[in-house]
Amino acid sequence: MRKTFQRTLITSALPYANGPVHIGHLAGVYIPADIYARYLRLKGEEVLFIGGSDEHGVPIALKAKTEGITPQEIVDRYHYIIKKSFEEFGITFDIYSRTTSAIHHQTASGFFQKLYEKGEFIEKTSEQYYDEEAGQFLADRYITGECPHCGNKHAYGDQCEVCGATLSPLDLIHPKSAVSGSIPVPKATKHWYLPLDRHEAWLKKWILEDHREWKSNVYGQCKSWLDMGLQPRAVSRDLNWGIPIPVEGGEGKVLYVWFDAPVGYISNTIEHSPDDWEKWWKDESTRLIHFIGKDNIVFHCIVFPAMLKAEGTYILPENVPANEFLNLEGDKISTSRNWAVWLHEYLEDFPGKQDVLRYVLTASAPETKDNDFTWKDFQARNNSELVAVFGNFVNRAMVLVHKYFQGRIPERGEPDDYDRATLNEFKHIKRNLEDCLNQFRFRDALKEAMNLARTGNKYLADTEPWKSVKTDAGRTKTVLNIAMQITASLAIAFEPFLPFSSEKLKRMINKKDLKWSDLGSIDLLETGLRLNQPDLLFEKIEDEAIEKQIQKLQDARKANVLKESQAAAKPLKACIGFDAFEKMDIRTGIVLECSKVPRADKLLQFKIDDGLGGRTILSGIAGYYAPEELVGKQVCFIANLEPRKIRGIESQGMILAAENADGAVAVIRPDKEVSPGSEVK
RNA sequence: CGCGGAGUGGAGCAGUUGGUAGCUCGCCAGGCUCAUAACCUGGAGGCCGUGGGUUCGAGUCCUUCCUCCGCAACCA
Repeated sequence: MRKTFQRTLITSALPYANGPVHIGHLAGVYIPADIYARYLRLKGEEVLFIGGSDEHGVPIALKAKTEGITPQEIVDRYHYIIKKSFEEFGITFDIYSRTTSAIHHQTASGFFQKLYEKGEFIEKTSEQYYDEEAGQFLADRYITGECPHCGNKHAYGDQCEVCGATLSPLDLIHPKSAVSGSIPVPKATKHWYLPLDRHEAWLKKWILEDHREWKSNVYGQCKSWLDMGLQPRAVSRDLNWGIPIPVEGGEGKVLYVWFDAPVGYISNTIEHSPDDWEKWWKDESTRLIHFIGKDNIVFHCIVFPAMLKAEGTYILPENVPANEFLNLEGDKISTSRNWAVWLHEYLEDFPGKQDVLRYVLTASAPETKDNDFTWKDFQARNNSELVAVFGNFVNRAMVLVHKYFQGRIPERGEPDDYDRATLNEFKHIKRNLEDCLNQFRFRDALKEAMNLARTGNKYLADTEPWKSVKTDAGRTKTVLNIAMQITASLAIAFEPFLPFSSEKLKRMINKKDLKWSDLGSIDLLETGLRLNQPDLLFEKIEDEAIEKQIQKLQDARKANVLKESQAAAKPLKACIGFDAFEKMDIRTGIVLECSKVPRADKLLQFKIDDGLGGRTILSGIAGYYAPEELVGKQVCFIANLEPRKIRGIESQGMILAAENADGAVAVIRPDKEVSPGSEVK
């Protein structure tokens, strides 16, 4: 049943070039992909490992605008930083290119054209908001206005975050462009859609029946999408930064990034092997594997395969091992809040310690659920696993050989039962290691590799060559010969995970070419082979270095708070007359009851004593106040605001609260106790 | 009820088709001294988020509710 493959094409999600890469990217995508690529190469398989920067899309266009430079300058800046970081971390891409390349433009454009000619798209004309001042159509997210359901003034074009309603930009009352601040006007625009619904039947069979082995997070998400029924998705956007739509009526429009970016995998393959790229994409004996993060699952499992199938000549992915997310010290990693460990900064602070980070990120990779990276854990894993177990075993074996046999591999006599049991253990671990790697379980695979080193330590402890050297030279030779064979095997086993250390270890034992199939062999180092001087593979990381990193994060947090407190206050609204102010009836009241509104994340329902018999008010502050926190407290509210139903409950007024720049809310309360119903002027 | 993932000793994770709860780190005790105070052995520590159900038997299957994360809605 299992297909046999002749070669493997590995892709890793294209990082978005609006910032550098951080440990989350590395742990989620690039390290697993690199481990897999290295493993297959070590086994002598034909592998191509593709990467590149994703450089189009609205956020980059906007960032360029705010910085007053061209989008190209933005992506140039980050593309080279990202590329360099990957190189320094030993991510062995066969090619790392970019979506602004000429080849990619041609390829993506041609891909669109082919689907267009085959009639794989449908066209729809719709009204969309156009910003006349900025001269562009607006993405849903870049329009704000008043929510027609709850009256929230800052609803987005796609959703109101206060009442949770799903919106279309045209629903918004008083829409405003987030780009220029002007009032957008509806304008007809034509777009092309990929009718995913047409592909539903085969996708269902292909994923739900033929790929039950996919990871549960991947399978589950696909199943949910397929069960809901697929909808056509727009493949074009009204934007001036991207790949122009190459067909009639496409002026001023570009490919939507999700159509553009995955084709980048193909373009980069073409750039790498212009003559025989097709064998990687169009030959059934190629196994295609996409390494991605969990946010990208539907694109890689449903949308991109639908594109490939629609085109007609491409193979489909064999597996999509998606990882969950990595947090940092308990908080979500965030580029904008500078809550991240940036790769280029890590390398400055820990020069030469790429493997330590590779180890830690693999050992606590978010394979099945979100995980947390902490500097304490980083230190502990380095000191008590890499140094104490792996590094120490290698060092003691090397030192013993130097001490007793002048650095030459001693002759091995007949192994005894215990020797054989240890070597047997090696065969066993090798098998486990391969099973884990084949199933993309890199965390477990690494643990198995560490078990090899543990076995080595135990072997030395049990055979005690420092004792036998006084009584039985032959036995000591055999033991240290075997210990060194184990050391050589470690160099192989760790190569996919810790390539720099493996390289160093191979120099120490004077062996260049070791293949995966050699793992577990006891004839890797021939008798008499001269070893080089031992050099520590890993060194302890002291508390000061860790505290410096923690301090750095705390500083980032402080800087954020400072930035928020110094955030420019919003510009004033237009002047109003005193009569307009007088129309508002603001009162005080005492909170009698307060409860969460069921099935609404942010809403609290208040019962207020307003001195007039009481009233119910809903307020979207559940994220900042526990219901019981405000009971018995005085609040201020607008008493004559038109009542409005929210989630089926009528809200009779609005509780006044100050909103901080970071979105945090503080309820306004009278400084001294006043009687309920007092007017606020 | 929009959808998906996760909740297991102090921390991080395994737990395959239901059959005695495991691993690494940390902690405690002992051993060893070749080794980066590293290594080896033993030990303590868990009603597997919550309530209910199916079963001779549930961490595992069904179900209630709670918590965290993601998708839908640029980001691994």
